[in-house]
Amino acid sequence: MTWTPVQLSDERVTTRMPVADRRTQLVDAALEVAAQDGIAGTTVRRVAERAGVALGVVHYCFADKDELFAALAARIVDSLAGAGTAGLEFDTAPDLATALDAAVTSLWGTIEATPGEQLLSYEITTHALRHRELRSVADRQYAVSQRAVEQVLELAAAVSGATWTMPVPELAAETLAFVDGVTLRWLVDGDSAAARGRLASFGGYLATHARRRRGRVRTLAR
Amino acid sequence: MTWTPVQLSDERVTTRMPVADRRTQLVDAALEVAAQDGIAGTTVRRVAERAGVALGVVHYCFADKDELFAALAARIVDSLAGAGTAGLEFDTAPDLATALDAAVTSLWGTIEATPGEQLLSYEITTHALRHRELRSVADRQYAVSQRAVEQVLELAAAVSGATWTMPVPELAAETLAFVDGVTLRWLVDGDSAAARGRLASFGGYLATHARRRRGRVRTLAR
DNA sequence: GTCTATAGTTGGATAGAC
DNA sequence: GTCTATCCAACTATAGAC
Repeated sequence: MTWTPVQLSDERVTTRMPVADRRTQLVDAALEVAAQDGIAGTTVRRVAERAGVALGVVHYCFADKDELFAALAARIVDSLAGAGTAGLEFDTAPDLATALDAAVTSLWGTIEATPGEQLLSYEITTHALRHRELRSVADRQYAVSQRAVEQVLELAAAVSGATWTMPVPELAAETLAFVDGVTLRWLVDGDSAAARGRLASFGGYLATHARRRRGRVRTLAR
Repeated sequence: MTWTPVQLSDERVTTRMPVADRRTQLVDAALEVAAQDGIAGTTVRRVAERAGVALGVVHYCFADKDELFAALAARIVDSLAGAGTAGLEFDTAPDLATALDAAVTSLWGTIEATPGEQLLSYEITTHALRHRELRSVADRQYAVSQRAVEQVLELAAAVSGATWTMPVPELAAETLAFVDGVTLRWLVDGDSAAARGRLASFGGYLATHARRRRGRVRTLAR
């Protein structure tokens, strides 16, 4: 799918390339640099270096640094959305608590495996908040995450024969806020057990806003 | 308390000043710049400009930019602690829900009035996470906030004749996470009503981890 | 001890070569 | 249409003046 550059014996890839392919290659490189060194460390120069191209090539593909950043932000949001809906492999569960626990385990696994990306995600948000022209980036970030959490909540209820007694969007918003806060603190203190415990505890809260549905548990076809 | 510089007819303040006073003046200026333009926009130059001193003066007072940032971070944490414990003016309440509601109202008032500082706080955290030498800054940030939330929870229980049925530190950690997440989202969508509602909803969750204490409600002497 | 003038480094952008 | 060589601005840091 993605165009793979020909790595020559030397560091520099000398191949000429259509601009669209270059763009995705550069965003790939930008993502690597950003996850490792943060937004502040993501300079046009370092992205060019990482991609193995000359500095000016980046400016040929993107009007300016802001445009590169916007593309990077879009990429991150998309990959976040992918990670969110993935790992919902179950299609039945004895009760809501079990379903929520499975969802939490899956979610936390993803988070714990990608601290750099998580941190980067917060940086993208704050960066977008400081630059008016990137306002839509932060909006989209939350829109995508919100939708993902809603889907998880709906699925968890469906496979465990429960219904939510509070509007799912509001429930999802609160869940998202809690997960965000727990993740940020985990990035600081590194206490995975505590984070996991907090998420489980919040699952208990969610359960207080659900009740068992009448009739047999419905199995979802995927 | 704080030394007040003599503003001359020209922009520049030409007064000589002991280095300790200069330091606090410069941190004041740095805080203003940072709350307005963010960490990335807080350059040594802009701080010097804002303070009305020459560029080199900053480097005379602080070994390098990192030292200035560390001082700035310390200042923010301290002011956070002050804002946290302030606004706990009540010393009795009919029940826990009322006490928590008062605390939430006070807290949210502070947050809503200082969006720049809130955003800056997140930036400080992520910045500290990217620079090993600032690790203690993020730690202290959470230590102070954690303690403040614990005090609020303890006070709310005390004045309303309730006891917590879960360890207060853990309860405080979950509260802090939730508030952090709600605040960050509010910075993005600006929906104060939604944020306020979410905090109130979380108050309901907290109440499920408390029970009424035997005996009459104790009134705290301050 | 306090501040000014200046050096040196890094990074974003562009004119023009191929 | 794609890339290279170069320019210019902004920033941090320091040597030395007062």
